[in-house]
Amino acid sequence: MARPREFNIEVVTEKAMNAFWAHGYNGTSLPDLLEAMEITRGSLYKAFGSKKSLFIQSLGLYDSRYVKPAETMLQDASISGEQRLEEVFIGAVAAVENGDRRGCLLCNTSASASLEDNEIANIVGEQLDRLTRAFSIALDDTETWGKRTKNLREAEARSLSLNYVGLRVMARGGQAIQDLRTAAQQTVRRFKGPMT
Amino acid sequence: MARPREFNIEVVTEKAMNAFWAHGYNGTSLPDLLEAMEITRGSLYKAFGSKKSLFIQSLGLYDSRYVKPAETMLQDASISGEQRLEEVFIGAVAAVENGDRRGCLLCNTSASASLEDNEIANIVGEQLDRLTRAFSIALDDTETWGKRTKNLREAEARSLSLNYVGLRVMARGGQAIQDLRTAAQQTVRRFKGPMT
DNA sequence: ATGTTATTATACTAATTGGTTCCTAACTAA
DNA sequence: TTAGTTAGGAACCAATTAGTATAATAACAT
Repeated sequence: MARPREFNIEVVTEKAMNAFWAHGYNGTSLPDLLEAMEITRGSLYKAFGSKKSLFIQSLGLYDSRYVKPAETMLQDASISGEQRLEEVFIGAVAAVENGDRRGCLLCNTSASASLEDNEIANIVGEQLDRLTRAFSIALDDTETWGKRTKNLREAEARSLSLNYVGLRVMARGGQAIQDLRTAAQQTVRRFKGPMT
Repeated sequence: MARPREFNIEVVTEKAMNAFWAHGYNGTSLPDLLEAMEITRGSLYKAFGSKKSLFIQSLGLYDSRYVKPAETMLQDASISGEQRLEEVFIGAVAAVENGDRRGCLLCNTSASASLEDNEIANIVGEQLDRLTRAFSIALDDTETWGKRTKNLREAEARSLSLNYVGLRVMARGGQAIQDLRTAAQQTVRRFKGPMT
């Protein structure tokens, strides 16, 4: 019973996610959100409760749209570990080539003031942790890192996460595309070529 | 003639810088600034003109307090290139060990909405570029990278910048100290040990 | 002493913030 | 058809935003 919602929750959440992605939590006002989502105040508050709750749901959508697929890909045994890892870093550069200078919502949030909220900090931290674990699994399937101790591999996985975050923040920061590509290739070289 | 300023411009700018560092540009309101700087509205606007102008001056102070000293250190020929580089990454971890989870003002700003302002973006970009150049100079004085082509060295310098940004963003993001140290050591290993 | 300027504190914008309320329209189930 | 429920939209809210203007006072050079 009752009148059905005229908008699709996921569709408008995606629009909110994109707005937060571009301008951050503090930088996206309620009118900004309403315009982006093409719904009215009343509908937003009825459906999402608050701006913060909408942001948290946006982070959840980002997870299922970007983080989880990346995790899955990094664990896909049908291609080599090297290739899986390379795809992540080349993909980040490709986003910039396609004109997307927003970086990564998680990385941006990690550097933002909204991280002072514990609930948000935990969500971001958890997603980044999962990414690190996926990096470790992919490393396990590489020639050079698969043979090493688990400790060393996890250390390198953390380093890869750090490289990923750095790459995406610098992409947002306006670095020249060829410089980003150069830096990404430098990261890739660490697991593709012979290594220490 | 005229009554002299009762506060020291640099002292209050530093207090503003610390506030911006902790909470970002959007996350630091004027009352926040007034409380941190311990001056009144009138004094702030007389001395700095606007919030944005105060932020830009804060970025300038950050430059002279943190970026330029790091550049100088990275070019100090009296110690080995390896040691200079190591100091930068170990130093970033040391900040966290001392309880400073604010990350790096430049890195935070790079990931923030305030970067949509071109003036701010240019300042941040310029400071990060100088850091990259300093990394390149230090690399020139290392065993493994000194012998290589300038192109390769500059590529690695960009990679080091990226590692630095990533490290500091992840520090802000609440990563465990030992994980940050592990990741930093992984970066250091690339120029300290034998390398590809 | 005089003129100048900086200080403080307070009051004031005008716009924007996130959030609520309320009425009406639209839908569903009985 | 009607009763119950919910969406939508607009008006409204109090608080906060950055920034301006005010006053009286205080410190300096001349």
